[in-house]
Amino acid sequence: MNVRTLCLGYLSLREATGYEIKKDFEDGLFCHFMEASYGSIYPALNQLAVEGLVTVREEEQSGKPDKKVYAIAPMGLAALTKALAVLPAQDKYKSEFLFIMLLQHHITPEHRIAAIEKQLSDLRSDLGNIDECRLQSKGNAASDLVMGYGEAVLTAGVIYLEQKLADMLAVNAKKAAE
Amino acid sequence: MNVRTLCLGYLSLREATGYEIKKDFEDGLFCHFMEASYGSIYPALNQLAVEGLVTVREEEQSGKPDKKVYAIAPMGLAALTKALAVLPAQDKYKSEFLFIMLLQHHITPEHRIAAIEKQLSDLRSDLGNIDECRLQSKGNAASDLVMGYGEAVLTAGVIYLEQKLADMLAVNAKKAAE
DNA sequence: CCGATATATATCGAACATGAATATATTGGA
DNA sequence: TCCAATATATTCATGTTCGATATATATCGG
Repeated sequence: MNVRTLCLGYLSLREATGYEIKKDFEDGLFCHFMEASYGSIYPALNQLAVEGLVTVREEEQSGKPDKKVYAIAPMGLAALTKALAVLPAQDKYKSEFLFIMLLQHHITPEHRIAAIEKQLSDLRSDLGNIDECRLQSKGNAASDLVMGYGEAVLTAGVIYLEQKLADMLAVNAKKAAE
Repeated sequence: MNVRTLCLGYLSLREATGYEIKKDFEDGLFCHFMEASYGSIYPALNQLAVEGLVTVREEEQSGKPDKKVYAIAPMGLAALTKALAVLPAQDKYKSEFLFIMLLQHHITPEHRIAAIEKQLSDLRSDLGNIDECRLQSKGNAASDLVMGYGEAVLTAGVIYLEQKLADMLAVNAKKAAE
């Protein structure tokens, strides 16, 4: 699944600028399971426009740079439908956090704690984003499933780490008391 | 965190060939949270060798291609330690499955079910890999944390999807009965 | 009220990563 | 017997990220 398809998928929900698409990959409905950089989104949108899968409308704005609003075209919808009609590839998950934890004998105990706290805060921030989406969404089955899945796995991570952190701090306290 | 650092980290645990590193990113301890392709691993190892962060030993094998066994060098250990002494960047998670589910109105109900089953089977396969690692590992705190975290989040995903799937099938059965 | 920072928008290019093809030799299964 | 899989390394086109660049307003702290 490439960025072109991501953009098509996004635009099938609402029309948007490249900037808005990127923002929603950071904060919105997509935040916990998709990412793409400006450097891939803008060229993808340009290409899609050239190929006639999306339409562009340039809007002048006072006080802000002009913007290009993209909307999906019928050919784009067809291409999207085709792209979705495959079994999903396996999820890709890369965690620098788990990498550091696996090699934790190379770092200080304080750093270990700090890394766990950072991870917890990242997980909670994603959970917060999902919560906000919940409030704004009109509760359709599709977004409910996606948000529910995100909540389930993120919450499991939070609970696991809170427990581990408590254990570590208890051990530290005991050592300090001796 | 780039592939060079990943390789250094792996080699700090055991010496290995590029092929073995890739395999372990697929099946082993790292399987549920790291990936890298041959096209990035081999060049990274070459570069690390040139820079003196790892050593290479070429071994002839009967019946198999020769192999190059890489081992971490003191300079490599220092570089690794430095690379680990930062707060971890946020996890990167990309899920084609959730993308398809979010746009599920473009696909058939059968495809929806098939996609969920595929996802469940992928999650269970990762859980199986972790289980095997558990059996083989000598139970140190670091790998326990990493495997425990993986189990927690993967299991949460499985439970959530099993429930959703059951709900869907129940609804279908009801419709069929009418 | 001034300066720094944030927001909103788009582009570019170097560096990095993926995925698939290529090469080769053995073993195991149909 | 022949095909597939395993074990190993390389290459390269294509795709992606990350940071820099550009620009104009709004906002916030001092």
